[in-house]
Amino acid sequence: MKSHGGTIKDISEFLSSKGIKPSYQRVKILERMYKMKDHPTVNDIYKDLIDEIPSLSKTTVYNTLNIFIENAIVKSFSMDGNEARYDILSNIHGHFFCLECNKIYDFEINEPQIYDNLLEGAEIFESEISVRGICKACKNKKS
Amino acid sequence: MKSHGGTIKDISEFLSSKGIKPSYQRVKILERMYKMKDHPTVNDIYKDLIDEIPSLSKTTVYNTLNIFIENAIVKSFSMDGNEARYDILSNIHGHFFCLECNKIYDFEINEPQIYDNLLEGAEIFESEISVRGICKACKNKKS
DNA sequence: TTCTCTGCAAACGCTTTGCACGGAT
DNA sequence: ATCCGTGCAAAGCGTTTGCAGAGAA
Repeated sequence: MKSHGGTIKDISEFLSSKGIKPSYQRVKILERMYKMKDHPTVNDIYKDLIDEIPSLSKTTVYNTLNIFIENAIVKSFSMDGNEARYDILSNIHGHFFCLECNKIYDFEINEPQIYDNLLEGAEIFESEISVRGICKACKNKKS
Repeated sequence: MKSHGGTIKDISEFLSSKGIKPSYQRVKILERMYKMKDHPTVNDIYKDLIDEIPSLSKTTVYNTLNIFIENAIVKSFSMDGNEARYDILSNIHGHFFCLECNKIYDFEINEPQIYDNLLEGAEIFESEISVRGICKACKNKKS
């Protein structure tokens, strides 16, 4: 996020600027997403916040994430057709899923214009590039 | 598919060569996938075959597709986190989903080595590139 | 008060599992 | 007789919906 520093106050103002009322739950969920730059599932977020917000329900996590998606703050994707994962909208990058350690790595795409030739005339709203395999670290460990 | 012509006999032999018993259901499901090169859901396949195979159950469609996936004949992907879609494994291509007409178009990726710089040292098993937007035809219609 | 957010419980839709029947070898 | 594919019914699981109570303005 370029427009704020990541404090509670910053995030609250950021949400307000988007027309989203900065409730405690919403701020905490977004704060968590900025802090840990993983690609959490709803359950990940729920587990990370339930100690701090004992009354939290998964419904609220779902609702909040859907609001964030509608307002182009986060995007959702799926690595395996299973649960959805959520990612802060930022520069174009792909997701690499390591089948060995189950981690998801971001990788940069240095040619954002890769689609230009392929889909000329079309209007592109969003894209998702995901790759599955074995990451460098795991590969070295095995050999 | 390079190795056969698409007749029932061809498909049966193809399945046998993979160690998969070419039952009527399996052959018909695979035949349908080669004939219509769309990106069907389980339900699409079921509806297309239920007249010809009145006893067909969705469970069998699921089972069969999973066998095909295990044997690297088809792959599954998801356009919207909803139902899974299935695609015959072929050359690398991306999927473009038009939000206007809801069609899915394939597009070629003329740089299969696009990942080389990005993920060097990693071993890539499979990848999926999906793009959402408005296709050329729909865009022209609107303007 | 009024409006919106929250969160429980239930519904929903896709997919998998358990299991028994039936066909093939 | 044995093995395996099929398909019904039920379970499973992630997600959404209905709704009532709580909280903010």
